[in-house]
Amino acid sequence: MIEPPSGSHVAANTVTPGCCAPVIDSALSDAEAAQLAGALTLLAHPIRLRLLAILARHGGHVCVCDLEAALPVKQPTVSHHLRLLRDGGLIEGERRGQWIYYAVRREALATVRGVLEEFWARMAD
Amino acid sequence: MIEPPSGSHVAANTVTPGCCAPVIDSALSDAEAAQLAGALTLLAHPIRLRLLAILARHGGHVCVCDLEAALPVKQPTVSHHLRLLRDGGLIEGERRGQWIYYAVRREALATVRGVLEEFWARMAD
DNA sequence: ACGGTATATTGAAGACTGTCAATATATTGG
DNA sequence: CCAATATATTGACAGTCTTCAATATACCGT
Repeated sequence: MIEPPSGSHVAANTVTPGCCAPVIDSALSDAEAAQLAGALTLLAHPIRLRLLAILARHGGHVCVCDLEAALPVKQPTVSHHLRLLRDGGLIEGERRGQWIYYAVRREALATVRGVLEEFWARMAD
Repeated sequence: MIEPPSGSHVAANTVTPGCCAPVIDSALSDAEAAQLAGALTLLAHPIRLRLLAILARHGGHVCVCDLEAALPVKQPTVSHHLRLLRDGGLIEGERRGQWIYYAVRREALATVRGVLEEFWARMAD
């Protein structure tokens, strides 16, 4: 007879068949998972990905009207996503006269990338 | 006098000041952005990240009751997230008797990682 | 076949997200 | 100051996501 899995609903003193054994340490803490999920959530939108790609490619010299022209959404939507990215620390904006120029914060991107790399590494165990 | 940005709302024949010039090629196609955003959306949840981490660490020998025991959500919620991950091709399940054992599909994970790497690379231009 | 255990599915409720029109705020040139 | 342009914010609406209790389905041992 095989043992029940440790997560089994069978009462501890019950004699039953079973499937496996591991008492699972959840391998990624609550806080780590939340942090990574937050970073991924910020990236996980096509408009935001395209904003980042455009800003990265045109280092520091793109105003909102150009972004609006390059993307299939209206100006308030562009501003909305820019705000999310800025609140998340991934970009920054600088006013120059009438216009506001956005740029990627490369060190923040590198941090996100690093957290992700650590995740992949942990998956390789 | 400086030129208006290409995305400016100023009528083409209007004489105005301006900010910049780039006619923006959106740097990441609609389809590429959608694909990457989809993959990231699947990853972007703490429970799903922890499920993947647990499955990766216990290669191929974890049943749902163990997952439920290791995570702060109820069984239907675990099943729901497992379903999303399976529909996305990231994991697979095999029934063995009473239990269903899940495992990570490492080649699918590698694909996601590859798409992400390509994104980071494109950000480095 | 039956009772018990494992997992999936359904359906409902609430929270969250993305989009845009309308509006507000800031800046500039005249 | 005024008119025009750039960007942000507000508020509303629709759609999606997350969770869970209840229920359905599958398998096992007796």
